[in-house]
Amino acid sequence: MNYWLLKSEPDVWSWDQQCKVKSAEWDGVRNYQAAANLRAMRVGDEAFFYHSNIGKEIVGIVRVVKEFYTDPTDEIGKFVCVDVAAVRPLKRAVTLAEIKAKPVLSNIALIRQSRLSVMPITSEQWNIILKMSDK
DNA sequence: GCCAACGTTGGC
DNA sequence: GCCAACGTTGGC
Repeated sequence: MNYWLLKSEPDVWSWDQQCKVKSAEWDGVRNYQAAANLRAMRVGDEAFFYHSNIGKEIVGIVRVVKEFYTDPTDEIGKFVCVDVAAVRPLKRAVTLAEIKAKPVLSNIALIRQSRLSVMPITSEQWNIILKMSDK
């Protein structure tokens, strides 16, 4: 199983909204690298839910419940989306500033490719961030 | 509000 | 196919 990180602007789609629904379509991705990551997701993979712009922190964990299919919001039909469901909130949100301050996380795509909205997370990075959310 | 990073578009 | 111009993302 693989780990991922999904970015969302909370005034467009927030963690609270995600929690209120059984599952949600992760649509609107219009970047090839992000789309390639969506295509690589498998049912059961888990992803951090990150609030960009407002908050700038990882707030929860979602699980992929439906693998990629053509994004219905894309008129050209080139891009894909997946469905995700909330698993649980983090005990404590982990901020971008904290992640930046950790040398072991300096390779994370969140920092290295600040504009990418769907990115892979290594199991090592996943566990470090989970541990940070526990304190 | 600004700007760096970076992706896309279009003229040549 | 190159690259300048432009648009968008997202942190600060």
